[in-house]
Amino acid sequence: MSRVQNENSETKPSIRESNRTKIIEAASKIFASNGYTGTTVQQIAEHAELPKANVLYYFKSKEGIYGAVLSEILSLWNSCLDDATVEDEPSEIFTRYIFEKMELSRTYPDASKIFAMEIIKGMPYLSEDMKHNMSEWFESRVALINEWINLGKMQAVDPQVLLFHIWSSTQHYADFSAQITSLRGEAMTVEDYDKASRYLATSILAGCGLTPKFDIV
Amino acid sequence: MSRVQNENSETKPSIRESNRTKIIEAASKIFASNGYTGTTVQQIAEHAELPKANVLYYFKSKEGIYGAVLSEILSLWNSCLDDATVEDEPSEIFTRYIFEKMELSRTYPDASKIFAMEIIKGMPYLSEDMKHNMSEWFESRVALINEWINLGKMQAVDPQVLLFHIWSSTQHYADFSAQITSLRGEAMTVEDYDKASRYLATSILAGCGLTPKFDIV
DNA sequence: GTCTATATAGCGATAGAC
DNA sequence: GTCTATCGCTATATAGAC
Repeated sequence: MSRVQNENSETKPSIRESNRTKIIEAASKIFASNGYTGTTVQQIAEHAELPKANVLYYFKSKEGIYGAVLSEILSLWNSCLDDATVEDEPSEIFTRYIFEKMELSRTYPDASKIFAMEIIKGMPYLSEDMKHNMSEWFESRVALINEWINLGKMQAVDPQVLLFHIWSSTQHYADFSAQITSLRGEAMTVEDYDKASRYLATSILAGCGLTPKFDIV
Repeated sequence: MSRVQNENSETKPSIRESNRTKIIEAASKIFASNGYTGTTVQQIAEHAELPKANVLYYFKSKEGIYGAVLSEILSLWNSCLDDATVEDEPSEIFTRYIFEKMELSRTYPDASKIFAMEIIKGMPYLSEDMKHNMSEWFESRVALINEWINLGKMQAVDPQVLLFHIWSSTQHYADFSAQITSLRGEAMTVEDYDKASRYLATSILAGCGLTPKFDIV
């Protein structure tokens, strides 16, 4: 029976993978509250309950940790819009997409915050590869929306401006949660998120001459 | 003729006031790109064309500079919504407010970015005084919108959610300008801002059962 | 008021014993 | 693989000459 050397999955949540995960989770929380430069490797190590040297053993540099966190974040962002086709109904796709984005804001607020700060600062650490993927995705979705418009399935709105509208209004609930909680006097509940999602879907779809399909979400 | 000592205005754009302004402007630019901890006093001094020690002479500490920048930012944010009353037409007020917010995003993007990062990080440096003022303003505007609703001047939407919607969708053009430019392939022009403002006004007001009044902006 | 020179502290990263 | 000890650097802030 020959020994398989580089077996890279299955039966191996070994210490290596477990520690990597602990570091990424700890780092996400601290990067979100303190920003990149405001975060120290020491803080990450304490939250991950590991010595600082071990953290740098796994990732080699603080920038390496941050890069891993960023790519982890992008992997979260699959949505129903990715695979939508010209055959689909825009009212259904947009309704579902808005609810998905709101659910992401509610479930992974730190991911949204880290990404928001990265963009506000001018995307200094976002790899060319990640930018390229984002651009490709964006262009293809703009093209799809233009097809829907040409088919008369929705009003003629600028697809770019429409996508920015959806992103901004949904991500706001993650990124600005501190302000929202402060102004409301209490944190948003799941029900609050649902009401806000319904309102946003109604308003945004109205801007496209559409009516949301709440029965599918 | 007696000497007046603490004369604090008029005929005095002296070196003192001029240097203070130069420091605040330089600091705003650098805080916006680098964040609070990512900014060094040395960088601020270079952009302001002053020796580092002089910068610290005027403000005493980096945190002092940041505080001054924050309060400068809040002073920019007067709007037509501040003095709106129940007699006004919500369609006019909201249309104008959305255009004002977009104009602020276009004209003072750095101010928006600094404030956004401050909130994302959990408002660590925002004074209790500033928070209090924001809350007072928010509550009174929520009350006003509720009055409009009770008078049948607009549909019954949650006023808090409506205000978050306006803020998020307009501030996005300042805060995420790097992503917007990257995805579009070119920066937003004044005309692009105007088109986006019209679209946002149409969509957001539609969500309230209103039609924008473009002739007044 | 202005600027040079420096005190003090904390950072990321590494070397080397275990 | 793990951890202690430490290097080299850069930051904020100040002391004191001009």
